[in-house]
Amino acid sequence: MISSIAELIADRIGTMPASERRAAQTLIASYPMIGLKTVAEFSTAAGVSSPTILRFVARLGFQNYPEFQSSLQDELAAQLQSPAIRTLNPPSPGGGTVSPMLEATLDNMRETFRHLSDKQLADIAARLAERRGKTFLIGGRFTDPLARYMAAHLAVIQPDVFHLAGQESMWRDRLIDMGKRDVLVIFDIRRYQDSLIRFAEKAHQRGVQIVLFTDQWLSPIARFARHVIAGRTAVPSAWDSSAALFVVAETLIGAVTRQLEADGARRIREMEGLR
Amino acid sequence: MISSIAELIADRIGTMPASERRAAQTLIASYPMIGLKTVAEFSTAAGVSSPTILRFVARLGFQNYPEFQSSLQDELAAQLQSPAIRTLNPPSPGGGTVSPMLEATLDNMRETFRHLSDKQLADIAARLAERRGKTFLIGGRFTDPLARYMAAHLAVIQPDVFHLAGQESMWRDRLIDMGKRDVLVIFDIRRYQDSLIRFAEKAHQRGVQIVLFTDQWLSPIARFARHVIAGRTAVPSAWDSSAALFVVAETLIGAVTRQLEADGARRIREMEGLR
DNA sequence: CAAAATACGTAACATACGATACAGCGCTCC
DNA sequence: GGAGCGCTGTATCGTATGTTACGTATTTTG
Repeated sequence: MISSIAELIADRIGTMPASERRAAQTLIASYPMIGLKTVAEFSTAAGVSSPTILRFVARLGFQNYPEFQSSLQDELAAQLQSPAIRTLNPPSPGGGTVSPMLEATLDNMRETFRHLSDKQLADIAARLAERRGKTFLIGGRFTDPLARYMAAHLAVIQPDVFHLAGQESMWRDRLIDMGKRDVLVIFDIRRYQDSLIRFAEKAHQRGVQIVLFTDQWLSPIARFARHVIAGRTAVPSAWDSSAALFVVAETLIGAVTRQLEADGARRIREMEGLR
Repeated sequence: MISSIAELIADRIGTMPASERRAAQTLIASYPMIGLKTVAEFSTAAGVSSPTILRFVARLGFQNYPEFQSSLQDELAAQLQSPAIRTLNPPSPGGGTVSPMLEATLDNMRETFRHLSDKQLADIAARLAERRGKTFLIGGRFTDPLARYMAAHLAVIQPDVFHLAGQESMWRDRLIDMGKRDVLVIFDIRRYQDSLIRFAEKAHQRGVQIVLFTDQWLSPIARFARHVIAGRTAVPSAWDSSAALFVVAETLIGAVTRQLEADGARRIREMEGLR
């Protein structure tokens, strides 16, 4: 079974003429970067002419050069998505149903945070910590509990935190209270809910700053969002996983708390007296 | 010090107009693959026009699109050379707030699952999947969202799943409906809530099977519980983390779903028709 | 050793790609 | 409420890129 272009080349390099073999070796030497550049660059790097490069990729079975490049990119994307860490954690012994789930979840988290800079999180935390306006939280069918979780924590450390629950008509009425000083935190992963999108759009029109928690395919709400957090959700299960987003939420909760502590908010000191 | 394009984007995304921000978010979401494709593909993926993409890369400081792509490729090449250091986000320098939190959370999960056998999870899943009785879920002040999350999923794949919300007096009344064929899933971590403990005790007296999600110091409810899941909750934050319990919950949801599928439950087949 | 077949590069070609000019629109600030 | 500015998309343009045709060089084969 040949699953990568590198293997394909290794398989057929024996049957190639000299110049094409040079091309193959050049590609393998700095795999796969040269293949992503132009034919001209590839050809000069290999010291052959451009038609030779094209004949080379044709021999590998590709219709044209762009198709070859797409294939390389797909391979690269797949490689980047499955972190090397997988090899560090010994594969589960019993082949049970548990480990794959855990492994995938851990990977998702690492990936999610890899795409999330400290600065981004700090910005969002700062926005949530500055108490000029109100904070609203809402989620979709399965993600609303995450909104509740976050709301439950934020409400302890600052005033004017509201979780939008119940029927769509309920929250729509709350739009009246929202303005450009306010923040709306939305959780929305596939399949994206129309009602949430509509709501986000209206809030956006009112100038509300939207912080969106979504999956890597980005809810349409990203269009209106000031900040977007794209979490990985794929796991070997019938359901998508919200675990990565959950951890981001917890991280944000912690950051906001620390921020408010640093600001010396009286409320925090009072709260600590209660702990 | 900015060393990657991803950081550069995170740094400047705040100063960008809306459409360019969409471009930035799209790129970050599937970093860096989209950036290696053509302007046209990038623009349609982001839902903006191609000039916007070009303005976006210009704002990042690149003279033209090819230069931007080369830069991405160089970055990618550097990453591929040292797979171990594949850090998109370098460890935060200034005693960052993110990495320790993530690391601790990941550790918590590993630890939690290390103390959790496949058999234990399988038993619980089997108990939840056998639909002889009803399933009730409830949680504490901060963990109730986890109960909701689990309830939202289980309710899709089987009947008679109830999340107990609202005031204490509300659920107490539901005790009447509970019997020895029923299951009660409780989430309770420090500080353990008296109301929950009382409720668990009464349910236990009625013969209800209790599945307890708690922390490693075990809620007093463990005394009445048929199954206890002890998750690690310590993180470098002012709050405890429920992330490990969340992942266990998701794992269980997946296991129950699989179980029901294996049982050939009609409901599951019908559900899949809707997906 | 001759003749044919294959390999390879040069040069011309067509297309698709990135770049630019411009107009419409919404927003902000007097 | 009006003027100005900035943002964004449409349409157009030049060009770099992949592609192809063809002629020369090299190897292979009878």
